[in-house]
Amino acid sequence: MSAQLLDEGTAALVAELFGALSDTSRVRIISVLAEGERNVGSLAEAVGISESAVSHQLRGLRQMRLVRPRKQGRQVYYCLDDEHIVDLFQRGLDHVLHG
Amino acid sequence: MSAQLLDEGTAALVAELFGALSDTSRVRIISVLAEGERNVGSLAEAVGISESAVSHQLRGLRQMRLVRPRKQGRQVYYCLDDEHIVDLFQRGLDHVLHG
DNA sequence: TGTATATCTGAGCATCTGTTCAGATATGCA
DNA sequence: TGCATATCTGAACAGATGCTCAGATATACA
Repeated sequence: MSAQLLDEGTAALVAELFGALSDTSRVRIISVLAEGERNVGSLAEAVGISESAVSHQLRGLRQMRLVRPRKQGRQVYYCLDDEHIVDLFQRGLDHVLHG
Repeated sequence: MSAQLLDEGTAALVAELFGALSDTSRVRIISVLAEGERNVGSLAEAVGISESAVSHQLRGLRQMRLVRPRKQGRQVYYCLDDEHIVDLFQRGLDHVLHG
């Protein structure tokens, strides 16, 4: 146990972290990446939104260092780059599914 | 391990859950409640926003059953009502503070 | 009863957010 | 080189979100 009133800055960082998982499209993107690497077009098709929308979302996740790009020819493959985010995602999913 | 592409509905629920922790004021409210029960006015003073703003936020958290109210006279004391949310919050905070 | 205090509520607002659209950039291949 | 494909980017727009404000409700107490 710890915590106490968080200062504005720390609270903002925590909020930003959870914000990464607070959108349906991003959650679906992350759920796919949890299985393994995927390129942008493949993500768009899986999630059912445009490649542009996926690209915009990936930029945000990239800037937070939650995903990492790997360029191969014309394609860019993304994978999850943060164990903790996977853990948070999994726990959130468990919470929704059971209990 | 598990996960795979989440369906729209499940992903929306996961997003909603994390959304509860995606705002600076709510994170600060939860950080205070993690220490124990507090009434609305006390929360407002601690977090530094109006009582009305706190009340609005608490309504959302209440509807998600993340906090629980206890009425005592004119005051309403709130406490966290979901172990998992405390766990998620704590893990998010750890992630921000170290690593 | 009447007044003060604690909380809640809905409307209005400014801001943030996610998407689309058009077009730029970069790579592969004929 | 030229063209097709994959991804990225910025502007614009619609919808969501968090706050304020005014006022409603509920309880305590003189």
